[in-house]
Amino acid sequence: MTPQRMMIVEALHSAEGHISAEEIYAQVKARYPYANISTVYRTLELLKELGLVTEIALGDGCLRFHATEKGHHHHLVCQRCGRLMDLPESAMTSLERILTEKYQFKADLKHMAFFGLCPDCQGI
Amino acid sequence: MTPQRMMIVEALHSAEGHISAEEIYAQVKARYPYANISTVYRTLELLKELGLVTEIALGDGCLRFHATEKGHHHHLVCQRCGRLMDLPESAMTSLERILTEKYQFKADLKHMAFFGLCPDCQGI
DNA sequence: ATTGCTGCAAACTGTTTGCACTTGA
DNA sequence: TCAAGTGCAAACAGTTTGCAGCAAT
Repeated sequence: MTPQRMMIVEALHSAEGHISAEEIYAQVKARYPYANISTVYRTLELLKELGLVTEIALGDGCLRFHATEKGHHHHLVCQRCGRLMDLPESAMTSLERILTEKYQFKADLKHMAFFGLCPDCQGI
Repeated sequence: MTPQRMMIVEALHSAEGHISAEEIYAQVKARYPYANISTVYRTLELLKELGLVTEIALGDGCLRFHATEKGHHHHLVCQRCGRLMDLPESAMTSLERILTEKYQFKADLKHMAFFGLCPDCQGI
């Protein structure tokens, strides 16, 4: 556990929501200008393997990361206004059951994003 | 409707399943060597806007495309062996209802991919 | 001494863009 | 004569890799 890694982990925890590699890099670099983005990527890779972070694509062209221990949840992404809504894990249990029972597929539904229209944008 | 566009549309239809831009390009180029990949991307962009193709990320690092009129369905992607299973639209109706009723979110569930373990890989 | 981590630069992949040229209305 | 579509090359973003130096076992 080097100082760089510590700063990366802190960035992951300080962010409410999801943070991109670039954003982590910016935060770390603000404190330690020599920091390098490849270290960020390498550390994220490591944390992923250890199961300490999950990654998700929220449709903005880059992967975003989230500390596992901050809890699982899913996302509703509004394709019109960009609003991000949270969806508790419980909303997925019925789908999970269907996949298991009817398709014998053990889905990894830790961190999903669904795209569509939020309540405010449906009328427009 | 130029010959290039025609070949791109044909490639989309000839592919069972989902085809990437590179794969379309390869097919078109085999018939017409001057073809260019930017034309492929521009045509796909156009077809997307017209609602004639949908795109999906199947986790292999590139977007894949699918002719809308070939029907909607979803995918189960095995993270271990790579197997791709199809999931009929009907499997998603319960989730769709939950999102609508409890979250007032109108999800665009045209073309989803779920990652996990296929029946064969669960025991391992 | 060896192993692992870092910084740096350079590569890579998938995708997009600017531009000049052609075509067909 | 004008708008749209193409090929080409170059740019771009996000990510990965090779390598040399450094740090801590």
